[in-house]
Amino acid sequence: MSKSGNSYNEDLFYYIKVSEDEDESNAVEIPCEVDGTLLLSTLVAQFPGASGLKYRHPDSKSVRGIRLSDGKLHPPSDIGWGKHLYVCVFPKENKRKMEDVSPENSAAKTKRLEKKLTCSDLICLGLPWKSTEESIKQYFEQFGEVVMVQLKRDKNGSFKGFGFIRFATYASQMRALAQRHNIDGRWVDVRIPNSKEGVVPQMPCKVFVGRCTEDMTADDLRDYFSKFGEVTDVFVPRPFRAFGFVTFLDPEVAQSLCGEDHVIKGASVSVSSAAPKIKSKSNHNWKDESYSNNWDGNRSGPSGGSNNNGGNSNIDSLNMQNLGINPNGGPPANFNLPISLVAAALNQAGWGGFLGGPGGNQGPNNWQGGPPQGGSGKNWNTNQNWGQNGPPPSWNQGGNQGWSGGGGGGGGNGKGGNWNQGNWSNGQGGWNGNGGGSGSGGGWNNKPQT
DNA sequence: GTTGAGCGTT
Repeated sequence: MSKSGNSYNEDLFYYIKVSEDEDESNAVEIPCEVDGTLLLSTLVAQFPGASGLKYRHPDSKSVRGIRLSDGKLHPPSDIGWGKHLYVCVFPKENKRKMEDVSPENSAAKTKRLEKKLTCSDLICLGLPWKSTEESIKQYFEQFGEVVMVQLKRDKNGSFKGFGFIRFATYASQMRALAQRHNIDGRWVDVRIPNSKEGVVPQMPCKVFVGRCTEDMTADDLRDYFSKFGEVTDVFVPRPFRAFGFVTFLDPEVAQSLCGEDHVIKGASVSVSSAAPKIKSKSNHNWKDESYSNNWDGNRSGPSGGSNNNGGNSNIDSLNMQNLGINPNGGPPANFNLPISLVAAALNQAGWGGFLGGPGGNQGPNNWQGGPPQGGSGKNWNTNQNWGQNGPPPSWNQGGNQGWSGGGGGGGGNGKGGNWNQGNWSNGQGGWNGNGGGSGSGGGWNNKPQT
């Protein structure tokens, strides 16, 4: 923290005092930008889930809100921020911090809210035989603090190959659920356990970004929206469709942006819920059609070919897709699942707050083998790379991994089949332009585990 | 001593 002998000079920054509540003892000093504004992302970094600021005016004693535009909080007067204590504003009733969901943090004021985005134990399937509590803990600590590891053993004490872990924070949990795990050469599935009861729908992490211009890339959207919170996925359909999807780690961040307009690359985009607008209802039986046409008929791996879902535009599929589930891409076993299973999937599909539903089928586990071979579009998410992580742990983590968005993966002969070719239709007419691709190379099941 | 879908008290 010494300023001397260091190019970093904290005097260059103006710090303002911010607290989660009006208790000044909880305050944290956070730095403004050189233009005097405070980035919402800076605020969120210290107070996850915060959507704005307010302060109590010393004279009027009333609470005043701080102006927010384009992710920047503006000082209340020409002379700047002054010495006020600024208090975070959280969306709706969620006056809690995302990182505070840990069982260790059980302040009374957050007690009620903990129920909403609380951590759950996670089951880890397919662990290497040689796993130990220590090794598993060590592995998962890359996602955040691990507060519990239990490896299951039989009466004789021999390891059964699975176990349970628990993170200290919901954010850590979501990070771990958001990707696949390779531990000692084995693909390990991490999921919400089926034993968790009570399906409590919460907020989606994904937002719809409308009025995109053609020059807006996924990276542009990521760069821009990252200032509001950690972005876990971005999807921009190609060919150009004038919209995109951005998925945040924190559903509260996602919701806080809904309804807002933002300027990106000089153009105004609109952020809204990724949930579909209910429009027409059709008696069309998509289940039969997609089941037979896509599943039984086409078990090639991702991309590579027929791009399926020829015009399923009824509401059921729209809903499914907007929930992060592609009815055409999912495995047959999931087609007639009750909503509880849909919710279970949503747990791992970018929605927050679902506490695993009952039932057994969460899609294929043990995706043996690595990522799709061939093709250049390995990124299903800018954070995550097929080359390292392989396909997602469950069947569709939000519909937009961009199987083929990056140029078509391999033709594939994997057992995963025709998962998800990014065919979001979002209620504005289906598009399927980014499927296909003419990737070469084999599937992603060519290296069975032992 | 082996094994590889699953769902937790021990």
